[in-house]
Amino acid sequence: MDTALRLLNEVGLEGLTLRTIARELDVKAPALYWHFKDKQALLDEMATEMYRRMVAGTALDPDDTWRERLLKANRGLRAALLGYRDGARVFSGSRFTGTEHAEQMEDVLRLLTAAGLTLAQAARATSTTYLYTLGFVTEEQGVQPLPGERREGYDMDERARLLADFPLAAAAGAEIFADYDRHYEEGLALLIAGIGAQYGID
Amino acid sequence: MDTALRLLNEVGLEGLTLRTIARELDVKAPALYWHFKDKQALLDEMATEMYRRMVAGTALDPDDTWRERLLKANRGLRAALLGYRDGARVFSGSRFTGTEHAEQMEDVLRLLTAAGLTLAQAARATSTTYLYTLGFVTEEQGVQPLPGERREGYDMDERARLLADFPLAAAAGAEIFADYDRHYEEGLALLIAGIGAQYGID
DNA sequence: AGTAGCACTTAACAGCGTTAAGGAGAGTGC
DNA sequence: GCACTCTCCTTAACGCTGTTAAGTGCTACT
Repeated sequence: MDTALRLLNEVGLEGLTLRTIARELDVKAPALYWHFKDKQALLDEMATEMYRRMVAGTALDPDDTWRERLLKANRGLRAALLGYRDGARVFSGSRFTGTEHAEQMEDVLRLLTAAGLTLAQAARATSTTYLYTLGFVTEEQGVQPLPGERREGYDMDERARLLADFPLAAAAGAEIFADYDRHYEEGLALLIAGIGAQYGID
Repeated sequence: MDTALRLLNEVGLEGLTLRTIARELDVKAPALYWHFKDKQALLDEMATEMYRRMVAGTALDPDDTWRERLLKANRGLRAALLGYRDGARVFSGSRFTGTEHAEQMEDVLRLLTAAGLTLAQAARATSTTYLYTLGFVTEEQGVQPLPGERREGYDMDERARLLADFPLAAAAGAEIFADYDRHYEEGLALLIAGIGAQYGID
């Protein structure tokens, strides 16, 4: 897992072949089949390990308000996904192998229901923020594989030229394809404001 | 494009090989390279065509309120993505080839700014709802490739057994992995409520 | 009649995930 | 001390993938 995750950051999801991983481990590719049923099982395990490291790296306070908790949990998730090239795609294409993820979820749901939400509302709130975060980072990593790098084909000047006939869309694009940190926060704030308003809690 | 999109629904993104498409067209695989630079260019064109059909299939009223417009546009997007197996993954892994998509975007932005939002706010509102919808459908299609079908490995009974120690998470899961239509609407409503509240418009 | 360009074929390449068969080495039971 | 079992790996191969190179008819124009 350690080798696979390190390699993921170097070569990306597309370059992450069984032969590459095996070579890094001084082993031949079929040897991996002793440890994993197939490549998907390996990716599942990678996603689970990413999640484990995320939980370990996110400090959660039991006295968080529901707003604080949703903010922290989702920021933590985004940070974890951004820590790996194609992190969001690996994540959303895989399933967790254990039940550890349920632990944090249980905790969040307990906190949200204690704050006055019904279970259904709490589930909707966590799920919606989760899906937003995942969608956001997926797009973000499509443009910016690792913080600092930029994928080719996203030339903003050319985009501006092409969209000359659509001034609002052109200006909005400049807005959208830059400063991801701030824009993520704004979107998340919208969602949390919506939860408060719609479910009548603060 | 027509053949490729039809085939996508039959065999899924994984089964959509150049040889399959070529066979369906009574042609050999390398012939496709006369028309497309590479497979990604073909996928980009497929995504663009999906978008075109979406626009054609979504009735937009110029007198929509901003809430109606955001609802319609995102429902239309979800419906379009659900119309193709792995639609969301094709979509988020590709880039539009033309500038047609800017037209609808321009329209939405004009409507939102006319309703009292700044351009930055309008961009944030559209982008956040878009990313939510994309994230939602990506997960939805991971469980349910086409409406009616269900991917294997999502046995709710077994899930309930595994999560016996986490009653809230178990109950929330039953909530989350079913009735996608309703849950999508609820999440979208949360977001739109948040936009109204945060930006002080109705 | 000759030339240019279009749309295609055949052949091949390296690389992919995966399977089958077998082998070295440690540990256990008699 | 020998046989057996289990673990972890290797070698060889399979069918498949996207992609390139080279060549082949066909149409249209000069």
